[in-house]
Amino acid sequence: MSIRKGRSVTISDVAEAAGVSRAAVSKVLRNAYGVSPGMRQRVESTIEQLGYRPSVAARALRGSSYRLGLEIPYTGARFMTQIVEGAKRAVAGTPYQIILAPADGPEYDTLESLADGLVDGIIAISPLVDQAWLEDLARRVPVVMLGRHDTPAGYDTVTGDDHAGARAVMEHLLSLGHRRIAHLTEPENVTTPGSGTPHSVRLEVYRACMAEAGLADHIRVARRDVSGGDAVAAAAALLALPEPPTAIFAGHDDMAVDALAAVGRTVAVAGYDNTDLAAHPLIDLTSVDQEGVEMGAQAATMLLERLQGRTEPRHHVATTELRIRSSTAL
Amino acid sequence: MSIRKGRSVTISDVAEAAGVSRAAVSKVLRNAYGVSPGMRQRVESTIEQLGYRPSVAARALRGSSYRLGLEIPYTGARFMTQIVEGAKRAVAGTPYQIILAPADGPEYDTLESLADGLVDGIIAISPLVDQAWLEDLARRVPVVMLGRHDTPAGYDTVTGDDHAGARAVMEHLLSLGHRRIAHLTEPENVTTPGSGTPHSVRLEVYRACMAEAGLADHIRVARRDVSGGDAVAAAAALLALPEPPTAIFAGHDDMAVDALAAVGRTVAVAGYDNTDLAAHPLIDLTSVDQEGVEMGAQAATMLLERLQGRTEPRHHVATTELRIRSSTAL
DNA sequence: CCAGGTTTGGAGACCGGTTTACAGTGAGGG
DNA sequence: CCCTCACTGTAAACCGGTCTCCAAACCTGG
Repeated sequence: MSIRKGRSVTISDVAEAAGVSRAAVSKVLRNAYGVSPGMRQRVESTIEQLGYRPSVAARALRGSSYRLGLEIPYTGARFMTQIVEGAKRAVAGTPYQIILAPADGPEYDTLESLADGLVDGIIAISPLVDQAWLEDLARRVPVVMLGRHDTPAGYDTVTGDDHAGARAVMEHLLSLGHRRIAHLTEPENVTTPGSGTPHSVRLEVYRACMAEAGLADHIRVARRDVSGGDAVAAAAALLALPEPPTAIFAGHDDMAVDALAAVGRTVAVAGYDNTDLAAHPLIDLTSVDQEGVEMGAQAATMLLERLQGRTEPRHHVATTELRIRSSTAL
Repeated sequence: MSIRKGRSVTISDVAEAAGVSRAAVSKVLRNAYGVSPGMRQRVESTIEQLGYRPSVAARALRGSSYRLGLEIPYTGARFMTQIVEGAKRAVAGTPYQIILAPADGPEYDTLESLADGLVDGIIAISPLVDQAWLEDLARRVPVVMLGRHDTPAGYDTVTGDDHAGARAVMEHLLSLGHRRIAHLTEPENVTTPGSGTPHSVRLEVYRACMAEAGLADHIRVARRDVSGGDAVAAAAALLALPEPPTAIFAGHDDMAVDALAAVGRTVAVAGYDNTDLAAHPLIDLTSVDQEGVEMGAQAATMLLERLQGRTEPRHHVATTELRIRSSTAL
């Protein structure tokens, strides 16, 4: 509607056009106290007429940017679409928006750069960063971490019940009569015992279940390639063993799908996360659902609570449910 | 390294600690002219010591935020991972970073909100927004549009050769002897003839190829559900026709995968975009590769050029190549 | 030794909002 | 009729940077 020719409309333009002060316009914008209905009316129509939109940068400098940052560990991680979906749903109807930050390198950098005044709060999946470092970060900007099994004081966490989920997979495979069950997981640094990452827990549960079943000798752990990110080769290597496994428990669906690419329907394969792909008839992957959408929504909601003043930490654990499909029915 | 207890370190803190002016620190930060080696050294070590990081908000207000915004039409669009990958690659080594903005509602809103001073440039897939509106937007912030077949003066475009790509699919299917070939595409509003959207072009080419082959009577167009976003039902409906198609040309891989879910291996299915999923042995989908990674990289590079002063528009067309797989080999 | 040019560093305006402190105004109570 | 107080709206500081002068110091050659 406006006839701007390059520069955009500022709050001063609106104030001038409406014949009021900048402060008045700001009050109207923020629904702040001390505005008469008459002025509100006048200012709002002026805003409409001029097509004014407040600058996020200027707002962020003093108040808030009304943006929540969501860190994405790697492009193409399918589990993230559930998280994003949930987060979007949770902020719908609020003035907040979700922006996504792909981690192009070390997670520290991505988180720092999000914290550099760009967003009012951060949701992140960063199992590897140091807890003390995160507590420090959380002192500057509210933080919700996904999938961390620590219980920090400074930030909130949303986690799946990895113990129950992994155990459900193992019990399912064992009940089917499998004895040579292998585990396909992330590189070493993500599964350090006791580190509290989801994959370290799933690995421990795998080991424990095998031992409990008297199958300690059959424990086989294969790992995704560090650089490429592909688990196909690792799965293929399992098949080449003298006594190849009859079932593979993959740490998440992306690796499970890679495993299917390598072993086809010759070996039972189970995944984790119940991504949309798992339900596809041609994939039809047994997988653990951990309410990804709900987790995303919870995380965003917690962030909003923090922004409204909550200071005591909250820690939410999502329940898991095993979805049995044909990939384990051989 | 620093012992901050809430507020973060500002440029004033650095200036004071180093015993220089704020302007001096700013110069060092931006590698600006007029800094002696001695001062640079002193300031840099102070920055290091204090763990100072410039506020993006403050920077954006005056200069640039060093962030490029990438609009994502809908969460889970697999083609986007290629675009993001390419864009990330293109900005690697520059001070710029990519942030992703999921379009939670109308694309106008998402684009506006990106333009609200958050980013220095915008990459977007928004086939539906008005060209004049985009030209206006581009007057305020550099814009690169993906997949638009218009030739605007104000913004750059990166497009695939949809004519060649769609024709390659049709020739392939026809050469296999298929006569009842259906087209599975997006809802009406995205395929308006002459609108220049990729899907309108693919649809037109489909129609033209069918007519050329004397198969005008066999033209069948099915459309994805507007709300749900699922193409499974639409594909299933095709199978229920009195004379069901023997081949389906889907507008993109996501719909092709949906089609496979509905029709299994009973009908030949071809897709578009050659997403990572298409190459999976269990999917093994014939698809058109249009150099998605390259497109993303081109788009980001163009944006960087704009930020360095280029004003004349550029329009890049990616070449396409048909990847034939077993989904069309029945 | 001096005029003129080149570095070097700083003062201060500025970006576009938010927020605090305060002045003016009108109504209600004693 | 005066005083108090709630209500409106404004002036101005502020957020944390960038950028445009400008002054001082430092050559350099004649």
